[in-house]
Amino acid sequence: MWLRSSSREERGGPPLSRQRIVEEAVALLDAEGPDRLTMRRLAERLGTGSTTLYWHVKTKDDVLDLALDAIFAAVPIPEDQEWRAGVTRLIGDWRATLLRYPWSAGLLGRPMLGPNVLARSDFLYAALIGAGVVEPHLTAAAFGLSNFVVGSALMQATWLLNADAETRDAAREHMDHQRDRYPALAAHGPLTASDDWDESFERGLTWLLDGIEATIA
Amino acid sequence: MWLRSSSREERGGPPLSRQRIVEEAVALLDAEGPDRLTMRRLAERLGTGSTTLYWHVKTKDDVLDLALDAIFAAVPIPEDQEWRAGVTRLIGDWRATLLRYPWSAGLLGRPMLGPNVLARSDFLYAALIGAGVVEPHLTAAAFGLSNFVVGSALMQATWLLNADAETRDAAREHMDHQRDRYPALAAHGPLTASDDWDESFERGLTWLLDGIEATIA
DNA sequence: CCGGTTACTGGAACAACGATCCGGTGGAGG
DNA sequence: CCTCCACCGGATCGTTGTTCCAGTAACCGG
Repeated sequence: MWLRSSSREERGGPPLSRQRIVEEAVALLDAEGPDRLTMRRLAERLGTGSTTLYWHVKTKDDVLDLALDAIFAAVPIPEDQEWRAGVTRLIGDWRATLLRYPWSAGLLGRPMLGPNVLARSDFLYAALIGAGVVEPHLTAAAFGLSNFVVGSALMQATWLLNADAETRDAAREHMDHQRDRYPALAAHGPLTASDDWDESFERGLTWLLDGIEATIA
Repeated sequence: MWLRSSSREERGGPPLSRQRIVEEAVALLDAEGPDRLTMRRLAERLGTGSTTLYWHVKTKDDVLDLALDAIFAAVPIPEDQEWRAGVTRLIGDWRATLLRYPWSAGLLGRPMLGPNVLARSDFLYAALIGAGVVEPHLTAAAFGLSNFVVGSALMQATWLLNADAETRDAAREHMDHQRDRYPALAAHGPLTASDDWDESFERGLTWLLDGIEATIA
Protein backbone atom coordinates (compact mmCIF):
# COMPACT_ATOMS: atom_id res chain seq x y z
CA MET A 1 0.00 0.00 0.00
CA TRP A 2 2.49 2.60 1.17
CA LEU A 3 4.81 1.46 -1.55
CA ARG A 4 2.52 2.32 -4.40
CA SER A 5 3.55 5.48 -6.20
CA SER A 6 0.65 7.70 -5.26
CA SER A 7 -0.30 9.15 -8.59
CA ARG A 8 -3.08 11.12 -6.95
CA GLU A 9 -1.16 13.52 -4.79
CA GLU A 10 1.13 14.25 -7.71
CA ARG A 11 -1.68 15.77 -9.69
CA GLY A 12 -2.80 17.82 -6.73
CA GLY A 13 -6.22 16.27 -6.73
CA PRO A 14 -8.00 16.55 -3.41
CA PRO A 15 -7.63 13.31 -1.46
CA LEU A 16 -10.75 14.32 0.40
CA SER A 17 -12.79 11.36 -0.68
CA ARG A 18 -10.05 9.01 0.27
CA GLN A 19 -10.06 10.46 3.73
CA ARG A 20 -13.80 10.12 4.03
CA ILE A 21 -13.56 6.48 2.99
CA VAL A 22 -10.97 5.77 5.63
CA GLU A 23 -12.92 7.59 8.33
CA GLU A 24 -16.03 5.65 7.50
CA ALA A 25 -14.07 2.42 7.38
CA VAL A 26 -12.76 3.04 10.89
CA ALA A 27 -16.27 3.78 12.08
CA LEU A 28 -17.57 0.64 10.46
CA LEU A 29 -14.78 -1.49 11.88
CA ASP A 30 -15.45 -0.01 15.28
CA ALA A 31 -19.17 -0.64 15.09
CA GLU A 32 -19.31 -4.09 13.55
CA GLY A 33 -15.83 -5.58 13.49
CA PRO A 34 -13.58 -6.62 10.63
CA ASP A 35 -15.76 -9.41 9.32
CA ARG A 36 -18.55 -6.99 8.54
CA LEU A 37 -16.31 -4.59 6.66
CA THR A 38 -17.33 -5.03 3.06
CA MET A 39 -16.75 -2.79 0.13
CA ARG A 40 -20.47 -2.81 -0.55
CA ARG A 41 -21.42 -2.03 3.01
CA LEU A 42 -18.80 0.66 3.22
CA ALA A 43 -20.08 2.23 0.02
CA GLU A 44 -23.64 2.05 1.26
CA ARG A 45 -22.65 3.95 4.38
CA LEU A 46 -21.03 6.57 2.22
CA GLY A 47 -24.07 6.83 -0.03
CA THR A 48 -22.25 5.76 -3.17
CA GLY A 49 -21.97 2.70 -5.33
CA SER A 50 -19.58 0.06 -4.21
CA THR A 51 -17.50 0.17 -7.35
CA THR A 52 -16.89 3.86 -6.97
CA LEU A 53 -14.57 3.19 -4.08
CA TYR A 54 -12.12 1.62 -6.46
CA TRP A 55 -11.46 4.97 -8.05
CA HIS A 56 -10.04 6.30 -4.78
CA VAL A 57 -8.54 3.11 -3.46
CA LYS A 58 -6.76 0.29 -5.20
CA THR A 59 -7.95 -2.68 -3.17
CA LYS A 60 -9.71 -3.49 0.06
CA ASP A 61 -6.36 -4.20 1.67
CA ASP A 62 -5.47 -0.59 1.04
CA VAL A 63 -8.51 0.48 3.04
CA LEU A 64 -7.34 -1.70 5.89
CA ASP A 65 -3.79 -0.37 5.71
CA LEU A 66 -5.06 3.19 5.72
CA ALA A 67 -7.48 2.55 8.56
CA LEU A 68 -4.80 0.91 10.64
CA ASP A 69 -2.44 3.81 10.22
CA ALA A 70 -5.19 6.34 10.80
CA ILE A 71 -5.90 5.30 14.35
CA PHE A 72 -2.30 5.94 15.38
CA ALA A 73 -2.85 9.63 14.82
CA ALA A 74 -4.44 9.49 18.27
CA VAL A 75 -1.06 8.61 19.82
CA PRO A 76 0.63 11.88 20.79
CA ILE A 77 4.34 12.18 20.23
CA PRO A 78 5.70 12.91 23.70
CA GLU A 79 7.76 15.98 24.50
CA ASP A 80 9.23 14.80 27.77
CA GLN A 81 12.83 15.65 28.51
CA GLU A 82 13.53 12.49 30.41
CA TRP A 83 13.79 9.57 28.00
CA ARG A 84 12.09 7.03 30.24
CA ALA A 85 9.06 9.21 30.74
CA GLY A 86 8.74 9.83 27.02
CA VAL A 87 9.13 6.19 26.05
CA THR A 88 6.75 5.06 28.77
CA ARG A 89 4.15 7.53 27.62
CA LEU A 90 4.50 6.57 23.96
CA ILE A 91 4.26 2.86 24.61
CA GLY A 92 1.33 3.33 26.96
CA ASP A 93 -0.61 5.46 24.51
CA TRP A 94 0.21 3.01 21.74
CA ARG A 95 -1.28 0.22 23.76
CA ALA A 96 -4.32 2.28 24.69
CA THR A 97 -5.00 2.99 21.03
CA LEU A 98 -4.67 -0.65 20.05
CA LEU A 99 -7.14 -1.55 22.76
CA ARG A 100 -9.56 1.23 21.90
CA TYR A 101 -9.79 -0.22 18.38
CA PRO A 102 -9.71 -3.95 19.08
CA TRP A 103 -10.06 -4.86 15.41
CA SER A 104 -6.56 -3.50 14.93
CA ALA A 105 -5.17 -6.57 16.66
CA GLY A 106 -6.10 -8.75 13.72
CA LEU A 107 -4.38 -6.36 11.34
CA LEU A 108 -0.99 -6.27 13.01
CA GLY A 109 0.36 -9.00 10.75
CA ARG A 110 0.73 -6.63 7.82
CA PRO A 111 3.56 -4.21 7.06
CA MET A 112 2.94 -0.93 8.85
CA LEU A 113 4.49 1.80 6.77
CA GLY A 114 1.97 4.59 7.19
CA PRO A 115 3.15 8.06 8.14
CA ASN A 116 1.67 7.95 11.63
CA VAL A 117 3.36 4.68 12.50
CA LEU A 118 6.66 5.78 11.01
CA ALA A 119 6.69 9.09 12.86
CA ARG A 120 6.12 7.38 16.19
CA SER A 121 8.68 4.70 15.50
CA ASP A 122 11.14 7.41 14.63
CA PHE A 123 10.45 9.08 17.95
CA LEU A 124 11.13 5.82 19.75
CA TYR A 125 14.50 5.40 18.08
CA ALA A 126 15.39 9.03 18.64
CA ALA A 127 14.50 8.86 22.32
CA LEU A 128 16.62 5.78 22.84
CA ILE A 129 19.53 7.28 20.96
CA GLY A 130 19.20 10.45 23.00
CA ALA A 131 19.33 8.38 26.14
CA GLY A 132 22.67 6.99 25.11
CA VAL A 133 21.60 3.54 24.00
CA VAL A 134 23.99 2.28 21.36
CA GLU A 135 24.09 -0.73 19.07
CA PRO A 136 23.58 -3.57 19.41
CA HIS A 137 21.35 -2.64 22.33
CA LEU A 138 19.50 0.01 20.35
CA THR A 139 17.88 -2.33 17.87
CA ALA A 140 17.10 -4.82 20.60
CA ALA A 141 15.51 -2.11 22.72
CA ALA A 142 13.33 -0.71 19.95
CA PHE A 143 12.30 -4.17 18.82
CA GLY A 144 11.67 -5.35 22.33
CA LEU A 145 9.47 -2.43 23.27
CA SER A 146 7.48 -2.57 20.03
CA ASN A 147 7.05 -6.30 20.15
CA PHE A 148 6.06 -6.25 23.77
CA VAL A 149 3.32 -3.70 23.27
CA VAL A 150 2.07 -5.41 20.15
CA GLY A 151 1.97 -8.79 21.81
CA SER A 152 0.27 -7.46 24.92
CA ALA A 153 -2.42 -5.65 23.01
CA LEU A 154 -2.95 -8.61 20.72
CA MET A 155 -3.46 -11.01 23.59
CA GLN A 156 -5.69 -8.71 25.59
CA ALA A 157 -7.79 -7.71 22.62
CA THR A 158 -8.24 -11.35 21.74
CA TRP A 159 -9.56 -12.28 25.14
CA LEU A 160 -11.27 -9.30 26.59
CA LEU A 161 -12.54 -7.38 23.63
CA ASN A 162 -12.96 -9.53 20.58
CA ALA A 163 -14.27 -12.62 22.31
CA ASP A 164 -17.86 -12.27 23.36
CA ALA A 165 -19.01 -13.05 26.89
CA GLU A 166 -20.31 -16.51 26.08
CA THR A 167 -16.99 -17.47 24.50
CA ARG A 168 -15.16 -16.33 27.60
CA ASP A 169 -17.49 -18.25 29.87
CA ALA A 170 -17.18 -21.36 27.75
CA ALA A 171 -13.41 -21.02 27.84
CA ARG A 172 -13.46 -20.72 31.61
CA GLU A 173 -15.59 -23.81 31.87
CA HIS A 174 -13.35 -25.59 29.41
CA MET A 175 -10.35 -24.82 31.60
CA ASP A 176 -12.19 -25.77 34.75
CA HIS A 177 -13.10 -29.12 33.30
CA GLN A 178 -9.44 -29.93 32.67
CA ARG A 179 -8.12 -28.48 35.88
CA ASP A 180 -6.17 -31.64 36.62
CA ARG A 181 -4.45 -31.64 33.26
CA TYR A 182 -3.21 -28.05 33.48
CA PRO A 183 -2.96 -27.37 37.19
CA ALA A 184 -0.68 -24.36 37.18
CA LEU A 185 -2.47 -22.76 34.29
CA ALA A 186 -5.91 -23.26 35.77
CA ALA A 187 -4.81 -21.82 39.09
CA HIS A 188 -2.94 -18.77 37.86
CA GLY A 189 -3.55 -18.36 34.15
CA PRO A 190 -5.56 -15.70 32.39
CA LEU A 191 -9.31 -15.97 32.75
CA THR A 192 -8.80 -16.14 36.47
CA ALA A 193 -10.66 -13.15 37.77
CA SER A 194 -7.66 -11.84 39.62
CA ASP A 195 -5.53 -10.86 36.67
CA ASP A 196 -4.87 -7.21 36.08
CA TRP A 197 -3.75 -6.62 32.54
CA ASP A 198 -2.70 -3.03 33.09
CA GLU A 199 -0.54 -3.83 36.06
CA SER A 200 1.08 -6.80 34.35
CA PHE A 201 1.81 -4.68 31.33
CA GLU A 202 3.52 -2.01 33.37
CA ARG A 203 5.58 -4.54 35.25
CA GLY A 204 6.86 -6.09 32.05
CA LEU A 205 7.56 -2.68 30.60
CA THR A 206 9.54 -1.76 33.69
CA TRP A 207 11.66 -4.89 33.36
CA LEU A 208 12.43 -4.04 29.77
CA LEU A 209 13.26 -0.41 30.54
CA ASP A 210 15.47 -1.41 33.46
CA GLY A 211 17.37 -3.77 31.19
CA ILE A 212 17.76 -1.10 28.55
CA GLU A 213 18.87 1.49 31.08
CA ALA A 214 21.52 -0.86 32.40
CA THR A 215 23.19 -0.91 28.99
CA ILE A 216 23.85 2.83 29.06
CA ALA A 217 27.49 3.34 29.83
CA MET B 1 -13.66 -24.31 18.46
CA TRP B 2 -12.18 -25.84 21.60
CA LEU B 3 -15.35 -24.92 23.39
CA ARG B 4 -17.65 -26.99 21.23
CA SER B 5 -18.81 -30.16 22.89
CA SER B 6 -17.08 -32.69 20.69
CA SER B 7 -19.82 -35.14 19.92
CA ARG B 8 -17.40 -37.21 17.90
CA GLU B 9 -15.02 -38.39 20.54
CA GLU B 10 -17.95 -39.28 22.76
CA ARG B 11 -19.14 -41.89 20.35
CA GLY B 12 -15.65 -43.30 20.02
CA GLY B 13 -15.59 -42.68 16.30
CA PRO B 14 -12.09 -42.54 14.83
CA PRO B 15 -11.03 -38.91 14.42
CA LEU B 16 -8.60 -40.11 11.81
CA SER B 17 -10.06 -38.14 8.97
CA ARG B 18 -10.05 -35.04 11.04
CA GLN B 19 -6.38 -35.51 11.63
CA ARG B 20 -5.70 -36.00 7.93
CA ILE B 21 -7.59 -32.82 7.17
CA VAL B 22 -5.52 -30.85 9.65
CA GLU B 23 -2.25 -32.30 8.38
CA GLU B 24 -3.15 -31.45 4.83
CA ALA B 25 -4.27 -27.98 5.89
CA VAL B 26 -0.90 -27.34 7.50
CA ALA B 27 0.85 -28.56 4.36
CA LEU B 28 -1.33 -26.33 2.21
CA LEU B 29 -0.77 -23.31 4.43
CA ASP B 30 2.92 -23.98 4.34
CA ALA B 31 3.02 -24.30 0.59
CA GLU B 32 0.72 -21.49 -0.52
CA GLY B 33 -0.11 -19.31 2.46
CA PRO B 34 -3.36 -18.55 4.23
CA ASP B 35 -5.04 -16.79 1.32
CA ARG B 36 -4.86 -19.91 -0.78
CA LEU B 37 -6.34 -22.14 1.88
CA THR B 38 -9.80 -22.92 0.58
CA MET B 39 -12.16 -25.64 1.56
CA ARG B 40 -12.38 -26.66 -2.09
CA ARG B 41 -8.64 -26.68 -2.60
CA LEU B 42 -8.12 -28.53 0.64
CA ALA B 43 -10.67 -31.13 -0.38
CA GLU B 44 -9.06 -31.47 -3.79
CA ARG B 45 -5.72 -32.22 -2.15
CA LEU B 46 -7.39 -34.85 -0.03
CA GLY B 47 -9.11 -36.39 -3.03
CA THR B 48 -12.62 -35.79 -1.77
CA GLY B 49 -15.45 -33.42 -2.42
CA SER B 50 -15.32 -30.09 -0.72
CA THR B 51 -18.57 -30.56 1.12
CA THR B 52 -17.38 -33.76 2.69
CA LEU B 53 -15.05 -31.79 4.91
CA TYR B 54 -18.02 -30.36 6.73
CA TRP B 55 -18.83 -33.76 8.11
CA HIS B 56 -15.56 -33.84 10.03
CA VAL B 57 -15.22 -30.16 10.77
CA LYS B 58 -17.79 -27.55 11.67
CA THR B 59 -16.39 -24.52 9.87
CA LYS B 60 -13.26 -23.33 8.14
CA ASP B 61 -12.27 -21.46 11.28
CA ASP B 62 -12.13 -24.79 13.03
CA VAL B 63 -9.58 -25.97 10.51
CA LEU B 64 -7.48 -22.92 11.21
CA ASP B 65 -7.74 -23.37 14.97
CA LEU B 66 -6.75 -27.00 14.67
CA ALA B 67 -3.88 -26.24 12.32
CA LEU B 68 -2.57 -23.51 14.60
CA ASP B 69 -2.56 -25.79 17.60
CA ALA B 70 -1.08 -28.66 15.64
CA ILE B 71 2.19 -26.91 14.86
CA PHE B 72 2.93 -26.40 18.55
CA ALA B 73 3.33 -30.12 18.95
CA ALA B 74 6.80 -29.47 17.56
CA VAL B 75 7.70 -27.45 20.65
CA PRO B 76 9.23 -29.86 23.17
CA ILE B 77 8.34 -29.38 26.82
CA PRO B 78 11.71 -28.86 28.48
CA GLU B 79 12.97 -31.02 31.30
CA ASP B 80 15.68 -28.74 32.57
CA GLN B 81 16.18 -28.48 36.29
CA GLU B 82 17.20 -24.86 36.25
CA TRP B 83 14.13 -22.69 35.62
CA ARG B 84 15.89 -20.14 33.45
CA ALA B 85 17.23 -22.77 31.12
CA GLY B 86 13.82 -24.38 30.79
CA VAL B 87 11.97 -21.13 30.18
CA THR B 88 14.59 -19.93 27.72
CA ARG B 89 14.37 -23.18 25.79
CA LEU B 90 10.58 -23.15 25.69
CA ILE B 91 10.35 -19.54 24.54
CA GLY B 92 13.06 -20.07 21.97
CA ASP B 93 11.42 -23.17 20.52
CA TRP B 94 8.08 -21.41 20.54
CA ARG B 95 9.53 -18.62 18.48
CA ALA B 96 11.26 -21.04 16.14
CA THR B 97 7.99 -22.81 15.47
CA LEU B 98 6.13 -19.58 14.80
CA LEU B 99 8.81 -18.62 12.32
CA ARG B 100 8.91 -22.01 10.66
CA TYR B 101 5.21 -21.62 9.90
CA PRO B 102 4.98 -17.93 9.05
CA TRP B 103 1.27 -18.11 8.29
CA SER B 104 0.72 -18.69 11.98
CA ALA B 105 1.51 -15.04 12.63
CA GLY B 106 -1.73 -13.97 11.03
CA LEU B 107 -3.67 -16.43 13.17
CA LEU B 108 -2.43 -15.29 16.54
CA GLY B 109 -5.41 -13.01 17.02
CA ARG B 110 -7.72 -15.89 17.85
CA PRO B 111 -8.20 -17.68 21.15
CA MET B 112 -5.62 -20.42 21.48
CA LEU B 113 -7.15 -23.15 23.60
CA GLY B 114 -5.79 -26.25 21.90
CA PRO B 115 -4.17 -28.96 23.99
CA ASN B 116 -0.67 -28.31 22.71
CA VAL B 117 -0.80 -24.63 23.53
CA LEU B 118 -2.35 -25.24 26.93
CA ALA B 119 0.21 -27.85 27.91
CA ARG B 120 3.08 -25.52 27.08
CA SER B 121 1.49 -22.58 28.82
CA ASP B 122 1.03 -24.76 31.84
CA PHE B 123 4.70 -25.64 31.79
CA LEU B 124 5.59 -21.96 31.68
CA TYR B 125 3.51 -21.18 34.75
CA ALA B 126 4.79 -24.24 36.57
CA ALA B 127 8.40 -23.34 35.84
CA LEU B 128 7.95 -19.80 37.12
CA ILE B 129 6.15 -21.01 40.23
CA GLY B 130 8.91 -23.53 40.84
CA ALA B 131 11.45 -20.75 40.57
CA GLY B 132 9.75 -18.91 43.39
CA VAL B 133 7.97 -16.22 41.40
CA VAL B 134 4.83 -15.15 43.24
CA GLU B 135 1.92 -12.89 42.43
CA PRO B 136 1.64 -10.28 41.25
CA HIS B 137 4.92 -10.93 39.48
CA LEU B 138 3.83 -14.36 38.30
CA THR B 139 1.07 -13.21 36.00
CA ALA B 140 3.20 -10.35 34.74
CA ALA B 141 6.07 -12.72 34.01
CA ALA B 142 3.97 -15.26 32.14
CA PHE B 143 2.18 -12.56 30.19
CA GLY B 144 5.36 -10.69 29.47
CA LEU B 145 7.21 -13.70 28.13
CA SER B 146 4.29 -14.89 26.02
CA ASN B 147 3.55 -11.47 24.65
CA PHE B 148 7.18 -10.83 23.89
CA VAL B 149 7.61 -14.00 21.88
CA VAL B 150 4.33 -13.51 20.07
CA GLY B 151 5.14 -9.92 19.19
CA SER B 152 8.65 -10.77 18.05
CA ALA B 153 7.54 -13.60 15.82
CA LEU B 154 4.69 -11.54 14.44
CA MET B 155 6.95 -8.68 13.46
CA GLN B 156 9.69 -10.83 12.02
CA ALA B 157 7.29 -13.04 10.10
CA THR B 158 5.63 -9.96 8.68
CA TRP B 159 8.83 -8.53 7.35
CA LEU B 160 11.14 -11.35 6.55
CA LEU B 161 8.89 -14.21 5.65
CA ASN B 162 5.48 -13.11 4.53
CA ALA B 163 6.56 -10.08 2.57
CA ASP B 164 8.06 -10.98 -0.76
CA ALA B 165 11.40 -9.62 -1.86
CA GLU B 166 9.95 -6.89 -4.05
CA THR B 167 7.81 -5.63 -1.19
CA ARG B 168 10.87 -5.45 1.03
CA ASP B 169 12.87 -3.62 -1.60
CA ALA B 170 10.04 -1.19 -2.22
CA ALA B 171 9.79 -0.58 1.52
CA ARG B 172 13.50 0.09 1.72
CA GLU B 173 13.27 2.55 -1.13
CA HIS B 174 10.20 4.11 0.45
CA MET B 175 12.18 4.69 3.65
CA ASP B 176 15.19 5.95 1.79
CA HIS B 177 13.09 8.49 -0.04
CA GLN B 178 11.89 9.96 3.25
CA ARG B 179 15.17 9.75 5.07
CA ASP B 180 14.92 13.38 6.16
CA ARG B 181 11.49 12.90 7.66
CA TYR B 182 12.41 9.89 9.79
CA PRO B 183 16.13 10.28 10.36
CA ALA B 184 16.57 8.00 13.36
CA LEU B 185 14.35 5.33 11.90
CA ALA B 186 16.05 5.36 8.52
CA ALA B 187 19.48 5.13 10.13
CA HIS B 188 18.79 2.40 12.65
CA GLY B 189 15.37 0.89 11.99
CA PRO B 190 14.55 -2.52 10.65
CA LEU B 191 15.26 -3.08 6.98
CA THR B 192 18.74 -1.83 7.63
CA ALA B 193 20.90 -4.73 6.65
CA SER B 194 22.69 -4.77 9.97
CA ASP B 195 19.83 -5.93 12.15
CA ASP B 196 20.07 -9.33 13.70
CA TRP B 197 16.64 -10.54 14.76
CA ASP B 198 17.92 -13.50 16.73
CA GLU B 199 20.35 -11.47 18.75
CA SER B 200 17.81 -8.75 19.46
CA PHE B 201 15.32 -11.34 20.57
CA GLU B 202 17.72 -12.91 23.01
CA ARG B 203 18.72 -9.55 24.44
CA GLY B 204 15.11 -8.64 25.11
CA LEU B 205 14.45 -12.04 26.59
CA THR B 206 17.42 -11.62 28.90
CA TRP B 207 16.13 -8.27 30.10
CA LEU B 208 12.77 -9.81 30.90
CA LEU B 209 14.27 -12.81 32.67
CA ASP B 210 16.62 -10.60 34.70
CA GLY B 211 13.65 -8.53 35.80
CA ILE B 212 11.69 -11.61 36.74
CA GLU B 213 14.63 -13.12 38.60
CA ALA B 214 15.03 -9.95 40.61
CA THR B 215 11.54 -10.38 42.05
CA ILE B 216 12.42 -13.71 43.62
CA ALA B 217 12.86 -13.12 47.32
C1' DC C 1 -20.45 29.29 -27.12
C1' DC C 2 -18.46 24.82 -28.12
C1' DG C 3 -15.72 20.32 -28.47
C1' DG C 4 -13.23 17.67 -25.99
C1' DT C 5 -10.52 16.26 -22.33
C1' DT C 6 -10.58 14.95 -17.56
C1' DA C 7 -12.32 13.51 -13.04
C1' DC C 8 -15.45 10.72 -11.34
C1' DT C 9 -19.73 7.52 -10.92
C1' DG C 10 -22.15 3.17 -10.77
C1' DG C 11 -24.98 -0.84 -12.96
C1' DA C 12 -23.88 -5.40 -14.72
C1' DA C 13 -21.19 -9.06 -14.47
C1' DC C 14 -17.49 -12.58 -13.20
C1' DA C 15 -15.02 -15.89 -10.63
C1' DA C 16 -14.42 -17.59 -6.24
C1' DC C 17 -15.70 -18.33 -1.62
C1' DG C 18 -18.08 -20.60 2.83
C1' DA C 19 -21.79 -23.09 3.79
C1' DT C 20 -26.25 -25.92 3.39
C1' DC C 21 -29.66 -29.17 1.33
C1' DC C 22 -30.53 -33.44 0.18
C1' DG C 23 -30.26 -37.53 -2.30
C1' DG C 24 -27.09 -40.99 -2.39
C1' DT C 25 -23.71 -45.42 -1.00
C1' DG C 26 -21.91 -49.13 1.42
C1' DG C 27 -21.24 -52.00 5.08
C1' DA C 28 -22.44 -53.77 9.70
C1' DG C 29 -26.09 -55.85 12.68
C1' DG C 30 -30.30 -58.03 13.41
C1' DC D 1 -33.08 -59.58 3.34
C1' DC D 2 -33.95 -55.39 5.59
C1' DT D 3 -32.68 -51.43 8.25
C1' DC D 4 -29.96 -48.31 10.04
C1' DC D 5 -26.29 -45.02 10.06
C1' DA D 6 -21.75 -43.12 9.33
C1' DC D 7 -20.14 -40.97 5.48
C1' DC D 8 -19.99 -38.85 0.80
C1' DG D 9 -20.59 -35.24 -2.84
C1' DG D 10 -23.29 -32.76 -6.75
C1' DA D 11 -26.20 -28.81 -6.99
C1' DT D 12 -27.07 -24.61 -5.19
C1' DC D 13 -27.50 -20.24 -2.37
C1' DG D 14 -25.93 -15.91 -0.81
C1' DT D 15 -21.93 -13.03 -0.50
C1' DT D 16 -17.47 -11.42 -1.45
C1' DG D 17 -13.53 -8.59 -4.10
C1' DT D 18 -12.80 -6.84 -8.36
C1' DT D 19 -13.23 -5.49 -13.37
C1' DC D 20 -15.67 -3.66 -17.62
C1' DC D 21 -17.58 -0.13 -19.58
C1' DA D 22 -21.11 3.07 -20.47
C1' DG D 23 -22.19 7.03 -18.69
C1' DT D 24 -22.17 12.33 -16.40
C1' DA D 25 -20.71 16.72 -14.97
C1' DA D 26 -17.41 20.21 -14.77
C1' DC D 27 -13.85 22.66 -16.66
C1' DC D 28 -10.78 24.77 -20.56
C1' DG D 29 -8.57 26.38 -24.67
C1' DG D 30 -10.36 28.36 -28.82
